[in-house]
Amino acid sequence: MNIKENENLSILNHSCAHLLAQAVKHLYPHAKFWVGPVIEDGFYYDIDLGDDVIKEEDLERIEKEMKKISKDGKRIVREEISKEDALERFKDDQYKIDLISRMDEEDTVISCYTQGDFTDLCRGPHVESVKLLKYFKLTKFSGAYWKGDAKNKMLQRIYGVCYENEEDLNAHLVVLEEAKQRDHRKIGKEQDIFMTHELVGAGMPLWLPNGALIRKQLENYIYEKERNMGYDHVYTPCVGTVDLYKTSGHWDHYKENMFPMMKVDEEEFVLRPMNCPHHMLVFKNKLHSYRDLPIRIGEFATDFRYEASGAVKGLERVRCMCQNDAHLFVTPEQIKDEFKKVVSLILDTYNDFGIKNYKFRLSLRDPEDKEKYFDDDDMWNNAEAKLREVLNELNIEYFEAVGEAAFYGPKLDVEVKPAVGPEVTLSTCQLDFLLPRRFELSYIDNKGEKQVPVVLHRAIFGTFDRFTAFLIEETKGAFPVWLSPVQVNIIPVNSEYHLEYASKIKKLLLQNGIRVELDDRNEKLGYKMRESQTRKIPYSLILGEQEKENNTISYREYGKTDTTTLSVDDFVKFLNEKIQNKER
RNA sequence: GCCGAAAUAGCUCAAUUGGUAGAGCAACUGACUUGUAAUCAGUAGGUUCCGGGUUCAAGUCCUGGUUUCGGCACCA
Repeated sequence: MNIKENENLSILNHSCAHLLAQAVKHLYPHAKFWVGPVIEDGFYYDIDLGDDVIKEEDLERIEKEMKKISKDGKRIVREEISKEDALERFKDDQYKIDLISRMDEEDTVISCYTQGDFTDLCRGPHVESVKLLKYFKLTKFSGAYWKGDAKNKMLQRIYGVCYENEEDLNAHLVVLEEAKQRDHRKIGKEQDIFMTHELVGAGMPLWLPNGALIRKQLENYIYEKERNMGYDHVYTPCVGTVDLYKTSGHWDHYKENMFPMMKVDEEEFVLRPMNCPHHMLVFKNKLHSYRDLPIRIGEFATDFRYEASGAVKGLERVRCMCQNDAHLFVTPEQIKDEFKKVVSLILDTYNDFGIKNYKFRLSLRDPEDKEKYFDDDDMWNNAEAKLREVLNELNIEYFEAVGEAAFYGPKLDVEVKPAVGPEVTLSTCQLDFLLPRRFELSYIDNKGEKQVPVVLHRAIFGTFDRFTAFLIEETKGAFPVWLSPVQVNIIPVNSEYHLEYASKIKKLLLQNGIRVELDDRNEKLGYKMRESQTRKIPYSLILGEQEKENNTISYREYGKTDTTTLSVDDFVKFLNEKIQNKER
């Protein structure tokens, strides 16, 4: 349930934010309040506690105080005062003054809400009485920069949720708990997909054999798709000179987020944070005719970014990643067509993986931000208009985000929600008129004149790292058989008598390219079946006397309890079909 | 990077005011020879994240660092 979009719940949560503020005021009389908005998942309040900070125990104390106030049952009363009166009333509160003075000119009247001994500036509406705020919970707390700007003071933020009844509140808490269960960091550990080690460093995951198998499938999948769409793949080095990045412009924008420069003799190198410059030079290696375009250069490229220590997270946000990258060099006339092909590749891929919960985001520049975005209004307007046209022609639903563009151009991003934490970008397709100019790229047009190509940067999986993280959470670790590290687990009924037949079947499956294990330990069938299920192996094979005699196998699909018996040949056929069709 | 918290056996977690580091699972050995989610018994397993300090005594207190977690900021 999205609280923000449900009007009643939204009012309830907003009122609860005030209740929180009142309780905090009781316990911390010097507290000053910034804003307490409703969010998708409840509400929060940003509070200046001076030198005090919120700790775990404080949350309980505050919650207790809230319950007490709620029990007292004071009415919540709205009052409207003039801007002048408001400025006078809150004259000792810099935060309220800030809020009041930033209000629109037309807002001559300011509304306040009072509940007992507590008054807060607010548009409302609110519930009638604090008595109605009974089923709430404070969920987390943290520091938060005033006005979201890291240069400003850090305030204390407290998060909470409020519902109309206990069942809804509990249901919400269960949802949060379930989300934790499918966190890719938890499943990644349980299923030996990846590990980290403090000696390797933060944000540097090590892909274990199971993870490597999954990733290999992803690589094969997208490689084949790209080959079929006319991409050419290259390998380029993971380092570049500082001059390379000065040429592209990345050095000026991102040097703080690159691993520090390495000086060897008189040359300066960096670990590469992205591959665009290398691919520009690949294009430049040859003289191109307009007849050659589009030229599509792809690479599974390892990049290094010095992500902030507080930002690294599992496989989702790392300092060493592998992009499923490509740069498409096109004529201006080809932009729309190529862009459409990329979008359809994204849709096609998501369909194959059964990904449904995503949003397209059209990321635009912030025209005010002259520092980040290079100054060429015509180019930006043209580029942004092109992307809108494409999206409208494809009839694709999207939302626009100002200030999210790359410094060289606008982009279309695909946003997904991880089990825990804020939304992240998976796929991206970016339009770029700038880098080709900076690298002085050209092709010969039909009049024999040099023209500058346009570049589309695109990544379908984004990075293999993040896509795998997302896939783990989508599947809860129960991968479709074509991706599963182990596809078939053979369990002989008697690990002595049936071992020979089981080994024969294993060999046969191996010959058919099936990833198969044989559990020949001296354990009970039930024990092995339990493990097979907890490991979420797609097919568990039971081989005993009956199977041996009839040259059959009996399989149990993950998550089901029934068993199907097939001839060995039929099973191989059945399995290959599932794998071929990427059945889920 | 900022605010807060945490780190104990391969994994999940215990350990009173500072006073002998334990359990379950996994591993190993043996018995059992099993028809669909845990057979029984035994064995082994630890510089308590790393450094420094306080103390007769530190997993526990102080201090510096590393990593992880919840947020904020950042995200080419």
